[in-house]
Parts: sequence; structure tokens; C-alpha cells
Amino acid sequence: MPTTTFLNLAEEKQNNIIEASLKEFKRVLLKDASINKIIKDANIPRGSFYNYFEDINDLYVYSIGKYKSDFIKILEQSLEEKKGDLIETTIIIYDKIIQNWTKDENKQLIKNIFLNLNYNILIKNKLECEQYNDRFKLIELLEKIDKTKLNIKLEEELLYIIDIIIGFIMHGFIEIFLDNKEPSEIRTKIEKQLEILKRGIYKEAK
Amino acid sequence: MPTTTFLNLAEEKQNNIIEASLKEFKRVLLKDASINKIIKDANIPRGSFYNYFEDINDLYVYSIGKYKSDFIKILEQSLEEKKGDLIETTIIIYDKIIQNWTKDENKQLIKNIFLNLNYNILIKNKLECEQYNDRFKLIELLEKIDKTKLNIKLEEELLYIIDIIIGFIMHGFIEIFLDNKEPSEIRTKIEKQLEILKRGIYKEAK
DNA sequence: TGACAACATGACAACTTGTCATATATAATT
DNA sequence: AATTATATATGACAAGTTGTCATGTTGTCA
Repeated sequence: MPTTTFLNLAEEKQNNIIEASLKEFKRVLLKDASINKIIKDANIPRGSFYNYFEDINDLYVYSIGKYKSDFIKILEQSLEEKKGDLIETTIIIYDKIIQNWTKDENKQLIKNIFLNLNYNILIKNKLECEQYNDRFKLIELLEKIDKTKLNIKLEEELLYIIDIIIGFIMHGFIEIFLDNKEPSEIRTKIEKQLEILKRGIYKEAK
Repeated sequence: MPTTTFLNLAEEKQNNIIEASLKEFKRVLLKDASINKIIKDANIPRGSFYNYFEDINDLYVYSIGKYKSDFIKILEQSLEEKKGDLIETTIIIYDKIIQNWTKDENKQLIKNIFLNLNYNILIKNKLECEQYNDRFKLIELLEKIDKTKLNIKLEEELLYIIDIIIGFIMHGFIEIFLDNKEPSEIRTKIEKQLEILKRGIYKEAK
């Protein structure tokens, strides 16, 4: 998390720093990103950087935040649109994200964000979410899911199912950004995976 | 991949280097690992290192290889033992890996391996597998799975299912190594997820 | 023996990061 | 208005990092 010193900065100066960092995170992977380049580009002295952020990971998680909240917005809209149907929502979310991310000039940045994804970053992110109220938002979202169609016994099973679906989508994006697969091909694959999930993998219910 | 120069080295010298690297990979995450520390510890000159490996990632993937093949062995054994039952095999694999990894002095190293996991590394690994015959092994394994119990239409669906199951297990390990959750608790969770997968999530098959 | 290729070596340039003493601005108190 | 306290700015610096490359050294084959 940035320090209050950073947050008290004039908005323009904050933006300069964020923009400079995104430029760097677009250029190279997080592990190779250079604080030097960022501070030179943003025109701030070295010492100031360390007054604002703990280290480059700290800056990264903060700068990338926008893409996370974009994602959550898309999620909310889609659930609404499909009246709580989990599978249909998944497909439409996929389409919207692809539309948002693959076209524009941000593709390189998004690709790097995916490549940077490791459990280290996920944990840092998770802690941050718990500190803030992201968790509450998640619960609100869960309540919008139409459970009447679902074959679940306990509320917690819903969380497991969502985990599985997120896995499908994430894996799909990886293939698009890294293996340069066609979004349409991956869409088909995800649809098939969802079909499997819908009907179950065992012939007779035990 | 190491150069042939490295592979022609006396076995003891090779081992020295691998051991030194594992010591370093145990100490810190890959992104912070120091080639300097490794070459000093293995007592080889700087230039030699670059005669043997392209960079530290190259060395990492190679050094970690043992754990990967351990995993594949456990997989083969377990499938045999459970006569091809996919779900039962999953559970027993989980138990065996936990037994193998959580006790001994390697826990810190394994933890770091998980933390290092990112799609960057996965891709590097994937390319290596394709180059060698790991892919063939996978196909052999697939043939040992008892498909008579499974509700699948096409062979390729089996691959999707396996992806899902690997997701469960990986996620479980993360929680054990990073959130310090109890292996028994995670076991229960994985069993529940498998149950969901078995029966499907939708009430009526479409 | 000579010639060529394969490998070993460590000095070096060109970076990196995080710290810290010092300077400056802003606010609070006398 | 003068003094004190607090917050912020700054850049030189130590201590590290990596990859390269010219120069040795060794081994093999004609």
C-alpha cells in the first residue's frame, strides 16, 4: 500500500508516477522492472520513491488496481444481465473481457500482468482485499446468483464452484496471451468445460 | 536447458552446482536468487556459469526437475493402485504428496517452488516437455484411466477434467504452504470439490 | 609438431537497490 | 513573530547485481 504521503500528493503528481510505472510494467515483466526507470520517467528523486512505496511490488499492486476494479464491474453487470445464471454469466463475462482487453493498445500490459501472476502477488492482493471491503462485495455478488438452478447442498459449495469456473477462464486467457490461441477457439473450450461441470463427470450419482 | 558442456562435466561437479542452486532457491524466491551466491558456493567461476546455463531461470527449471519427476512417479503408482479410478486416485495422490513434502527438511524449498509458480515458468516448462517425450508419458497415463465410470462423450473431455482436478490440488497446496492451513482440512475441501465434480452442478442435465 | 576447436577464467562495464544524513517546507505552540 | 515540532524532499553512497569478452588453458585430430 502507498503511504499517506503519496496519497496526499497533488493528483497530477500521483498520476505521473502511476503512468510512468505502467509504462515500465508494459515494457518488461515485474521481476525485471526498474525503479530507476520509473523515477527518471516520473521525474521524482530516488528517496521520494521510498517515501511513497515500500518497494516495486507495492507500486505494482497499486498501479494494476484499475484493471481489477474494471473486472469486478464487468462481473456485476453481467450477473445482472443474465439474471443470476452462473454459466451464461461466465460466457458473457468472457466475451466482454476479451472485447475489452485484446483489441486496444493495452494488450502488452495485460499480457505482462498475466505473466506476472504468481501466488506471491495473489497473496499480497488477498491480504489487501481482506483489509478493505472487497470481501463484502464478493458476498453481495454471491447473493445475486440464482441458486434454484444449482444442485448444491451447502452455501459453501458455491464458492468451490466459482473457484472452478475462475480456473477455466484464467487458463483460457493464458492460452490466448501466451500461446497466441484464437479467442474463439478458447471460447469453445470453456463452453465445453462448463458443460462437463453442469452434468458432472460420473455416470451415476453416488 | 543446460548446454552439452554442462552435461559433459564430471557428475560430482554437476551435482555441486545443482546442490548450490537448490540451497539458494531454498533461501529466497527465484526472483531474488543470486547467481553470485551460487557460483561462490559451488566454487565455479562466473564465466563458467554462463557456459553451462543461459541464465538463472534455466538453472532453476533444470534443478527443480527432480521434484517434477517424483510427482509423475507418484501419479503412475497411484493410478495402478486404484485401478484407474480417477477420483480415488486423486485423493491418494494428495495423501502421498503431503506425506512426501510436508514433513522433511525440503518444506521451505517446496514452499518457494510454489511461490515461484507463474505462467512464465509454466510456459518454459511446457516447451521443454514438448521438446522431450513427457507428452507421450501423459498419453500413456491417460490410457490407464478407467473411462467406463465416466460420463464423457469425447476423449478430449478427459483432458479438461484432469485440468480441473489439477486445479483443485494445486490450490490446496497453496493454502497449505502459504496460509499454513492444515493438510487434513484441505483434504476435506478437495473431497467436497470432487463430489461436486462427480455429480455436476446443474439440477437437470440439459 | 602444428592447428583447430572446446572449454575455463576473472576483470570489467553497466547496471541495480535501499538507506540515510541533510535540507526544506508546512503546521502548531509559545 | 519567534520557536519548536513534524512532515516531506533530496541525492550521494555502499553494497550489491548481471552478462560479456579477451585471454588463457586443455584436448583432439591430421
